[in-house]
Amino acid sequence: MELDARKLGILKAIIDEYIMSASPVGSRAISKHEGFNLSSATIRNEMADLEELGYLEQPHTSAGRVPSDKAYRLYVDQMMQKAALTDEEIKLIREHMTVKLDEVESVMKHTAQALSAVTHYTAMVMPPMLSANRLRHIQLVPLREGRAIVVVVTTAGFARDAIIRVPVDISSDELERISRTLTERYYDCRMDHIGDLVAREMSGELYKRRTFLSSVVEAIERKITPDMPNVQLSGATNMLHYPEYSDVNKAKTFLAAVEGRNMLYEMLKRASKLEFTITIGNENEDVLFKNCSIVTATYQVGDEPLGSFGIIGPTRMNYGKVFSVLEYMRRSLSEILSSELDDE
Amino acid sequence: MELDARKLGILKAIIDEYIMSASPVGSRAISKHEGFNLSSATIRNEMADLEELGYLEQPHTSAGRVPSDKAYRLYVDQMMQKAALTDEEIKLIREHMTVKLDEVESVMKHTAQALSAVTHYTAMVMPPMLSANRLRHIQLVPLREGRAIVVVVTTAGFARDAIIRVPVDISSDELERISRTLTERYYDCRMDHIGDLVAREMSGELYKRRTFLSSVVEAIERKITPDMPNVQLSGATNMLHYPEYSDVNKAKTFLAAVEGRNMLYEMLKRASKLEFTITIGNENEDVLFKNCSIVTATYQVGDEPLGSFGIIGPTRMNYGKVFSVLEYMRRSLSEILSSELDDE
DNA sequence: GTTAGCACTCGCTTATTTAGAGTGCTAACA
DNA sequence: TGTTAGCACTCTAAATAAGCGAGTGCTAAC
Repeated sequence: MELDARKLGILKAIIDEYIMSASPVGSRAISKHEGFNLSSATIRNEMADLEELGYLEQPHTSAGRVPSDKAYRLYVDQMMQKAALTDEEIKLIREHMTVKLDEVESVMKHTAQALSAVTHYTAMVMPPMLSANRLRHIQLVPLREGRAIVVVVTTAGFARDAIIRVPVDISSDELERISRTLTERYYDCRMDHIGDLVAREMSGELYKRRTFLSSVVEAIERKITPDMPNVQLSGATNMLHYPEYSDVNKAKTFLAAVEGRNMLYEMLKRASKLEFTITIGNENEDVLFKNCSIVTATYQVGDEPLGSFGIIGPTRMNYGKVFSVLEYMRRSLSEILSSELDDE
Repeated sequence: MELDARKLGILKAIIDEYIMSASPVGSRAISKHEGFNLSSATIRNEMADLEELGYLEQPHTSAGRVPSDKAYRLYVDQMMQKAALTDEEIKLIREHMTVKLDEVESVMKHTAQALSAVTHYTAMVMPPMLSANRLRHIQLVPLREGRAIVVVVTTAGFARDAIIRVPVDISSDELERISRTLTERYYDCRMDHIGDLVAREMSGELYKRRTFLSSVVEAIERKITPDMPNVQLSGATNMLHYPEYSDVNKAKTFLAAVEGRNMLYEMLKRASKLEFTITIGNENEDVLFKNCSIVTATYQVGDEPLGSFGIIGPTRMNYGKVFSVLEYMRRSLSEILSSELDDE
């Protein structure tokens, strides 16, 4: 059986209604809905059809209908209207984002806060991945006795550093020369390939200092390049407002799942291959998120996608609004990162 | 009326029992308690006295008694027995703490995780405060065009850096000279005083570069010295296991209070003046923690207290165990920081 | 194809009952 | 004077029952 226009309309009305109210939608409510001039009996027939087709479910005989994951999928793909942000919402986001944002971590944190404040769901933001970035500059700087700092700047403008040991017989001039050689040779290499390359191509002056170099490489590989799974989370407790989590045990399970952030990090990392993703209920691999929907977006500096961020909420989520918010934040975050980093 | 030995004993028994069971303790339970050879009627009389003195409370007429904050205070001050860590507990902590801990932030995080895992309460750890540290080394290093990195090392061994703009007419030699002058002149100054001092004493070569210097100082004041209110939190959801939080609303309030970590940061900062603190129920300034107890300890490198960490739990907390755990972690954390930092 | 009508289902709320734990008080006892 | 047995009383929490009301599916008429 095909979904004709009327069935689609009814389904959309049911989903919209359920997203608002969180309680099963009855035929009467829909028949009164503006636009339809149908009696509740007719609606009931249509609803029975929709249930048979797998778009609706009935918690129990004498209750209304609840949309299935399949219905949400259809909704998101075909029927959802993006809900433009209201002035208040934009103002709210601005309030969060216009504080001094001089560190990347602070940007991530405020982004998460803005997202959760404006959507009332749980927000997560992963920090920029350096691994896909390319090298712009390496600098080795002597510090106190036997120690140096290695500073690496990437094409997206991120600087990171690590402190390493240095053999006492290396002069600061030599460090300077080594820095220059490394920078020249590996300019524009992907950060996560530098280790291999250096190991393979060591020659000339570099070869003499291979022990030292390998510790530089190790520092780059272990402390500078690694993407940190430090997902910024905000508004986890927002979920407790929703009837879906009025049971303490459900709340506990959700919060525990979210607290172990590694899983979120993995999700965001996977999601950062696509500009946007929407994953609904059972589409989530993780059992703990089978009643949740997760919407993500990526941010970037220039063309380079750097990471992603998103929203977790009940499957009964205001997809239209969430999507618009993510779209807005995606632009906003990319801009902030570009300008901030440039300015630093 | 004084608290004689018997009353003390009974009170202790009640508290111990209540900490275990979370439900009001009746006279019968205590009369059966080993050590007392008293009938429940006698205990009842004593309990009535204890209630009159403000050590016990009765949720309602036909329930047992519950210890008051005053009782816990007495318990903590005079009757509590430290509960030595079991082998399993030590093992559990070790498991958390023996992963690679090459960044301070990672140490904080794992400490929090270990604490919450072993106590089953909510753990919080504040990062080291640099402000009370003293300067050991300042180094300005040219990077790409018009940018330099300023690296600061403190006596406790922490290194931090920030990227700043540099006038194009400053040579790397001059940067080196300025670094040396600054280091010599402000060696062993408190980090949070450097700004003022530099501003006041600018002379000689420094005076010529006062605009540049003020941007260095600004970077130190804004990006390097400021103690970041990044409290590491772990096990917030542990609280949901306790009957105190079986009501979703109470859970919500608690979790929301904890999620806004600034408050925790302020508490920890205040607490870092004392080696240990225990704050019980109403002793907490914040209304949201009136049914919680908070136990904190400081960690240090050398003699310098660097920050503190602690546990939040219901007032009905296993104080003896928590105290021992904090004592253990305090040593352990201080050691790790000393050796790690030295090694970096 | 649509709709009015009707019997039926079933979860939710409210009332009522019951069981049990614990108390305070009194009177007797050592 | 301190301790204890006994007993009536209180109050909660769990169990049971009753009634309401929203919603359904089906049938028959339009």
